[in-house]
Amino acid sequence: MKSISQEDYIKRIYKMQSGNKSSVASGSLAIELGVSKAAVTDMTRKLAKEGLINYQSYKGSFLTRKGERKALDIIRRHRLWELFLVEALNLNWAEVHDEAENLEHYTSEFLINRIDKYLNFPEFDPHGDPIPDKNGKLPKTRKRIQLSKTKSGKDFVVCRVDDKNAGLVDYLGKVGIGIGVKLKIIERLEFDNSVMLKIKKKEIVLSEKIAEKVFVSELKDE
Amino acid sequence: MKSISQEDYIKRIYKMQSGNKSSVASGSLAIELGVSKAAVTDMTRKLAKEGLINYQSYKGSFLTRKGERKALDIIRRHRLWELFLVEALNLNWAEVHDEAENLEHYTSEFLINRIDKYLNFPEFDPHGDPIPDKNGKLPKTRKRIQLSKTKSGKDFVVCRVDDKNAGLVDYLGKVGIGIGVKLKIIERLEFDNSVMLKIKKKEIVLSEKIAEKVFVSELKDE
DNA sequence: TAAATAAATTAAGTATGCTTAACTTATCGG
DNA sequence: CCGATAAGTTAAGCATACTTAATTTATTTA
Repeated sequence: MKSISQEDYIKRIYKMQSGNKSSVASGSLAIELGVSKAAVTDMTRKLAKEGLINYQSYKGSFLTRKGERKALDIIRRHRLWELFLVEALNLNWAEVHDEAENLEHYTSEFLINRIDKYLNFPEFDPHGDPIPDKNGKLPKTRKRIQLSKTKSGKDFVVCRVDDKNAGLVDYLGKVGIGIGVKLKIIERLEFDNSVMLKIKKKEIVLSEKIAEKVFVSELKDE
Repeated sequence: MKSISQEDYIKRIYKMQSGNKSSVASGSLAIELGVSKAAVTDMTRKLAKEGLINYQSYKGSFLTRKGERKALDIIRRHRLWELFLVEALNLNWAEVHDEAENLEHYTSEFLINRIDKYLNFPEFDPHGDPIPDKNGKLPKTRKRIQLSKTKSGKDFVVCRVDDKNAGLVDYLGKVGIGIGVKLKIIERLEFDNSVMLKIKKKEIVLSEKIAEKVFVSELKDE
């Protein structure tokens, strides 16, 4: 019996884990999911019984390999749906998250694989978040640093945009910044910590607040 | 609070009504939905309380205007999703029904309108079933007769394919038959009641069994 | 180290949407 | 018009996924 709630728990645990690697406290899970702690106790016991998480009273939970596999599957659905809605229907990135949040639970293996194929098996979405493949494998990623912490004169590639709340991806798109775009740091302005950079001969200044949200990896010519 | 079960009941009642216009018996609803009669009694009472159906003990149910509006909305979602999956992802008609059955419940007004726009506001799906518009209005339809009951020599347009179980639409597509296609009846063969017809200079024979499933309306040159 | 406090669990209860079994209505045939 | 039968309803119960309130466990700090 498939359960949407279970999928939401699993996904949340995965995301909270991958932050600091340790086990996830029931209390913070409750807050993230917007339910009571009692509900979490209930559900974590069920998930443990199904072998999706390890859970001990008063100790918190973390995913088993089986649970992680499941989490990756849900994330795959989510990111492919997002990308598909943007590509096929021209929705904005800001509009797409909530739709995917629903659709991800009701998409057959068959359908999501067709969407994957339509998109030509993408490895990253426009936030730079990796998309697990149909076997739950994540693409390799390089070391990433915030644009606000780069050194002048070096070349970088944009590889992630942290866009939890706003429609930042849509905004950056307008100034020419997207995943895979190459850029050179000209300088960091002492005054307000903003960053001046060059993209295809064009010079752009980004505020510190935005530069913090853009992650890049160093471009070494091989 | 939105309920998927409720939506399924409403949709089913709509479809059973539109057949013979009268009220729908609890027993047959139960069979169609694959639940117990007791479950139907329960749910119909709830639907009545919400003003979606008229229901009296031992008398059956029929939709109120509010319920009908809701039914049309769900059918709209279903048919647009089907069409979209076929058009955008190249799925076959046989593959598409079950997916739409899930997705229809989890699609925002916003998204379904974008899908509608993508498809250029279609009035009929490839079965010839009408697609309600965003105000719940159905497109006008002409009188339809089965291809197996047409008279020789006359011209017709295909306007519906009854394809409850199989992938008939996909099959007919291969021989050149689809919604809106014009054809002339050459003759009905006494032998097996098959129908010989002409589509764009090409002659085709359809078995009685298939001809029964294809609905056409007479083509009068105006 | 023991008391205070924070975190988690248990207990009891709710709503939804089902089930089966027993009972009630309605209707149809003789 | 009355009894058999079919159709529908009631009653009790189950699973899921929650809630609040009371209680227990763990941790911190004085």
